[in-house]
Amino acid sequence: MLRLPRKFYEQSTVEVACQLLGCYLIIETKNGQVGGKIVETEAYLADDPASQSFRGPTNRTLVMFGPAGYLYVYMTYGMHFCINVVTRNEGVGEAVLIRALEPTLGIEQMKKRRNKEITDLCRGPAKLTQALGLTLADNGTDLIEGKVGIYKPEDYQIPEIVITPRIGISKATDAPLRFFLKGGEQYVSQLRMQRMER
DNA sequence: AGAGCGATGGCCT
DNA sequence: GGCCATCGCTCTA
Repeated sequence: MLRLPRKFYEQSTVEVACQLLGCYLIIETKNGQVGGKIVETEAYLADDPASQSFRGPTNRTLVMFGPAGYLYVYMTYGMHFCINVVTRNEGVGEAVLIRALEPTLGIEQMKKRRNKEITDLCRGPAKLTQALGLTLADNGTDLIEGKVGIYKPEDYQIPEIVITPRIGISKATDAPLRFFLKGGEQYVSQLRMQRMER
C-alpha cells in the first residue's frame, strides 16, 4: 500500500474527506499493527460554526491551523478522544474527523481495549480512538513519518459515497459534510441511520 | 428499538 | 455556569 503524501492532505477539505474513504488508517504499536479501512468521515471548515477552529486558533486547536498531514486529537465530554486529519495550508483551520473504521488489523488488540464485537469496535469517533489506543499524547503526530499513517491500497477504486448532514452537533446541522462508504453501513455510526435507510 | 441520563474536563461568555 | 464533533448503561416496551 502507498502511504499518502503531504500533498494529498493539502487538497480541499471536502475532497480529502471523500478520498479518505476506502483508505487504511494504520498504527504501529509494540504489539504489531492496529487499524482498518476508513468508512465514515466528516469535514470541518474554516467558516463553519460547528468547527472548533471557527473562532480562530486557541491552545487546543493550534494543530488544526498548522500544515496539512498532521493528526489533531481533542477530548470531548471529558472522557473521550476523537481524531482528525489536518488539511490545507498553514494558517487555515480545517480538518477531517475520522468517524468510523472497518477493523482489519490487530483485531485482538482492539477487542482487549473495548470488550465488544467486531462491528462495534470502531463504529464512532471516540470508539475507534479507544480501540486504536490513541490519546491526547498523539496530538500533532505527523501522518507522513510518524507511527500513525494512512495508506491507499494498490487496487483502490473510486468508491460510491453517501453524503448526509453531520452528526452530534448543534450548529450548521444541515450542511452536507458527512461522508460514508455505500455498503459500509455495518461499520458506520448508528445514530440517525434509520433516517438514511428510509 | 428507543429515550433518558450520568460520567467528566476543557473551553468560552 | 453552560455548553459540547460521545459512549454505555438503564430503564420502558
